[in-house]
Amino acid sequence: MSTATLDAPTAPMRFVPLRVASLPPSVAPLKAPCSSCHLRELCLPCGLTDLDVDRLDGMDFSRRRLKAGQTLYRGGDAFRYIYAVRSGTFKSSLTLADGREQVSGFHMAGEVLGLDAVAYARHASDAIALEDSEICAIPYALLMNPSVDGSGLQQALTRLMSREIVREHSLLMLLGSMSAEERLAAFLLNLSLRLKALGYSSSEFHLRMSRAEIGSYLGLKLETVSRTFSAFAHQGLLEVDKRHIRIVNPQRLMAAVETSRHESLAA
Amino acid sequence: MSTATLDAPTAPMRFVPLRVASLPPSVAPLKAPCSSCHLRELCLPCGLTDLDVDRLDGMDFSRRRLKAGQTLYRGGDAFRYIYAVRSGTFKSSLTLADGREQVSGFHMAGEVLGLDAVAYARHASDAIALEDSEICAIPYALLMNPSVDGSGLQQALTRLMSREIVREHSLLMLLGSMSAEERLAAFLLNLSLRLKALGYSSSEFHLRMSRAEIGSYLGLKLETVSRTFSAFAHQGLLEVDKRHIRIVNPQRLMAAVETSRHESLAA
DNA sequence: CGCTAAGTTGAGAGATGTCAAATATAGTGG
DNA sequence: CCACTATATTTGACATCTCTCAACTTAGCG
Repeated sequence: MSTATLDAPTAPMRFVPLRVASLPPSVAPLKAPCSSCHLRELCLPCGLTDLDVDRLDGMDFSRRRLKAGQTLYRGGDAFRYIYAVRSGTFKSSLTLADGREQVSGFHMAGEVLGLDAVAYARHASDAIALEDSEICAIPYALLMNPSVDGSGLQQALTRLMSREIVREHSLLMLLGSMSAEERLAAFLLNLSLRLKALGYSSSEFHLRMSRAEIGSYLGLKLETVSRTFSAFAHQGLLEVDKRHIRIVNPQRLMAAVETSRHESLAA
Repeated sequence: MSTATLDAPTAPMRFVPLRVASLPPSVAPLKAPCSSCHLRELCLPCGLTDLDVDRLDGMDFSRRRLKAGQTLYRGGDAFRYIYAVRSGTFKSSLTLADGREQVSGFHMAGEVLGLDAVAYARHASDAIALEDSEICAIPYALLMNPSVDGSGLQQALTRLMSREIVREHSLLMLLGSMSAEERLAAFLLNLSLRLKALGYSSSEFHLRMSRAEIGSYLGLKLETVSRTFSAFAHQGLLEVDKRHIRIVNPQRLMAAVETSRHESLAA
């Protein structure tokens, strides 16, 4: 119940991975040239030579639109594509046999999903759209094709994966040794930074995920997340109106990341 | 104090990454042909064609011995090598500015360290030997060399990295939503499995790490780890004598991984 | 206009952390 | 070889943080 309800409008309940044949929802094989994409500095093409970007262009990805709540892939699905988020937001999550869910990441425009599937040729997590979104589906076989050997593509992919490892490192740190306040502060600052990189306000934004999803990501219960939001609001660090967040005092929010357990009062 | 003391005999105290010029301790550039290594089925060569293994042999890695407590690399160190453990055990860990340490993995023979460094050309964690150990240092530049393009080497590396991501996934799950008993049970079963793969007993073994290190890895305090060991012993799941562990009832230890929070008694 | 889902808040429970003491073990120096 | 010191581990008593359960509010929707 508790986890399944997160799958919102369209996604069916399920605990056993479905073996869907291939691309499920609205398949729209539009051409999506990386060279002219506004995300090219952030996404997979980042750091590639023009030549390699041309090579990417030649691969002719299909785009796909997903509505809020729709599933991009599930743990256990056969691995064909890695996905680059063009717009919108996704969560990726792991599910234990007893139904407990752990959100392992939130993904915004320019970020790449599905790298955990390379190891065993099956997706190792679920990816679900948190709002109406659009992705590029990049056939992994094309990236690994002998014809692109010698290009920087495989190295770029390797770097992306390493970055993913580093990203998970900080999540480990967070889950392993930080208090609720530290976790939420770190989460908000990280969001803020990524939104800024996309050209949005870093101080005021709309959360795409529920308290329960934030809680799952941070290893907390939704009530604790809610209380911690309220605490930050009372301390004057944030203004919180449901999913609308304004960071009033970024300095002290940063201080909260490595402080809250030690000094109870500051202000 | 608490973290620095773990650095044991030889490693100096430090909180700021040292910029050591290059290979520090005992450098012994012996040839270490992968083709004849007893770990070739587990280590980097796993899944490679004979041809690719030959290519690896041609790279002529250096080996290095480290004594217990010695550092293989530190976060911030320039990235030159990835390391394959030949014998012994390592821990890798992250350190927060305030000194809090998070152990992010324990690594045994056949496992590869340092993949988190690819992203930014600097190591993102520390790696420290927990006992006298031996590693192969594989120059990353050689793996990425144009001359090996088209071989399966880069793909093997990509698979290794993806596997690392998947490994960290389960650690996230563990840290985010499991109880102390579930964490320790999962940890012991994982160790047991890996030791078995190396040809050792899966039911009786010697822990190479302290209670504090286990605790850091599992997001628990050392006292909690100790108490949980005792609890398992009283329940008849384990026999525990300091670092000597015997798994008496593997079935119930497995059951403990997804059970302990729900059913308090089972006997 | 009720209904459902999301969020907030309170009260109390429970798990893990903190502090402290006792024991054991290993390494060190005399 | 032994005393001495530092480190590791275990255990108890207590504190505290987060969870659990529950009520209430609000917003969106049929």
